[in-house]
Amino acid sequence: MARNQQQELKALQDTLYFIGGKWRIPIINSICNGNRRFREIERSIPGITTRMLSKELKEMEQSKLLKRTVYDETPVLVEYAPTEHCRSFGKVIAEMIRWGKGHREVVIRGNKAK
Amino acid sequence: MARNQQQELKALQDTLYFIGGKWRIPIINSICNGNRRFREIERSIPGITTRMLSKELKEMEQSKLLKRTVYDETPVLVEYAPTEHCRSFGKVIAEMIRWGKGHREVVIRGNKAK
DNA sequence: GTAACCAGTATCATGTAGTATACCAGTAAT
DNA sequence: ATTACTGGTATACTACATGATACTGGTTAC
Repeated sequence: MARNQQQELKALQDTLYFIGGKWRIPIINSICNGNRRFREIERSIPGITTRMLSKELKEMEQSKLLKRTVYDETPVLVEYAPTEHCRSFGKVIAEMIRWGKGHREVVIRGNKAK
Repeated sequence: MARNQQQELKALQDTLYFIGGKWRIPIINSICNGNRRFREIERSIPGITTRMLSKELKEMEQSKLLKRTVYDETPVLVEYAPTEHCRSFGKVIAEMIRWGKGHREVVIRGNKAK
């Protein structure tokens, strides 16, 4: 029950760090829903500033979660696309949604179940 | 692809909020590994302060993730135990570990896979 | 020429999560 | 009586994530 527990905790913290910020999930959501361009993503996420979006997109590109492509048309066009790796995060998201729904019931209704 | 998306995002944010802090996961980990008493938990988590532990335990009790029991022996003994609800979080944790491991490979080794 | 779009960057302000440190009341052992 | 344990609280500080706001350089349209 220990040993590679160290390693698992590390992996866990990586994941937590990755989704740590306030905007990560909304951004992933937006891009996975088909938004591709900077202003488009920005408009799809109420409340986000260009500063935060810019910062997050940069980090996400470095983490290989997004692919940034510059098309040298005129005017220049920049496209952000999710990688497979990013899409693979879907399972984690699904589990979190599942748990979050249950959590809401437990906390709000009090615990009837054991 | 929308509709209850609002609701799902909310559930997701609940979960994120729940694991948001720096110490939540280590504390859950510690308690699920059998630690029960305040100082015991505290010693099992390097770097945590009594203040943070106290604060977190309080919140976690309110969220029905922990059961706090005071045994009026002498000296007084306080026990923290995980609820079923807390243990049910294990699946999320497992998914996060799984993803975190893959993430590490993708980021560190560069992306050979598509 | 000026207004409006694109994809951002730069600078400064603020709030809150977390840290550091000390302390309290009670019990027990030496 | 002093040291060390228990389960915590109180106060002060600090750093970092985020927010607000303005600006840049290029293109297109009127």
